[in-house]
Amino acid sequence: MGRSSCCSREKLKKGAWSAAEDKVLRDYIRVHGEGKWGKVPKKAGLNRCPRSCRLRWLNYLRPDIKRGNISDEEEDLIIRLHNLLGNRWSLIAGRLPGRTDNEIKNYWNTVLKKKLQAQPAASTATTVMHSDRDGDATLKNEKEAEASTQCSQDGAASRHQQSGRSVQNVHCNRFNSSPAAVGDLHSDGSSMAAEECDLFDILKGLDTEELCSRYLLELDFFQLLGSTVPQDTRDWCGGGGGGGGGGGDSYVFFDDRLLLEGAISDTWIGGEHI
DNA sequence: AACTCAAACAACCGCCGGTCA
DNA sequence: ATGACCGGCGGTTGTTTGAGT
Repeated sequence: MGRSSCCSREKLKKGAWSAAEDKVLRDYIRVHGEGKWGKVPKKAGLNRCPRSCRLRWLNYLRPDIKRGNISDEEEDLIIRLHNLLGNRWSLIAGRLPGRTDNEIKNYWNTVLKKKLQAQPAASTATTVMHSDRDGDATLKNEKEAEASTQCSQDGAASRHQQSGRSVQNVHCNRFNSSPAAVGDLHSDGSSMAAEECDLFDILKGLDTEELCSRYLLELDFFQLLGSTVPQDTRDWCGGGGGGGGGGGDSYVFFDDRLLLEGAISDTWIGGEHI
């Protein structure tokens, strides 16, 4: 824990990679394959720390990486996945072939966050939900943005609390910019229904086993929700607490209806789970 | 042409969980 | 059982680039 940076520790080179370094690393991995990053710098003859090599490869040199111009479809998907998963960039990136978590994270922080904040409808919807909780009905956009930032920071902090990290993430997204953002994708005012469809589409495409096991079951999702979720729903989700997917056509039942339903929301958001 | 400023991107940092000696 | 190491994740920072004046 708290180890110092390997680069500074060993006086290794930091900063931008040169074309020559890239070539060395690319050649080395072509021959030896990925992994064993600890040995890569030495064996390849690079004056870089292993983590730097790994990052460079994963975010830049990998042959399957698609660079630049994020399409509208990709952007749309990022927004919806972010709404669903929160700042789980690696997972979001997993749904976007050729995109890295770093790229998506950057894109979100520099482009999408501002876009979503700039949309008044999003702010309104979000503010309403916020004010219900905070008792501050005059929440302004700026404040909300701040809260959103704070929230993601909290989400990060919660990562370090062994339990409930994903709860925090999901919670944050539900009550900040993202839900309204999804709504904005369907400007006909029936964002809820549209959102349900969108989320469902996404969920159908997701690796539900991974999603279940990594987020829902890991959280003991249904324990969190308590007895408010009917047994057939639990079954539909592939066992709900039964230990790790495996159910062939099962869908993850992670629907806004669940979360917005009063009793469940209370259970979900209630202090004991956060 | 020179300067400023914001956006975009690359890279680093701190931390965690898993693995292995 | 334990401590060191490794791989991975998400947040943040630093640098580069491009538009505007």
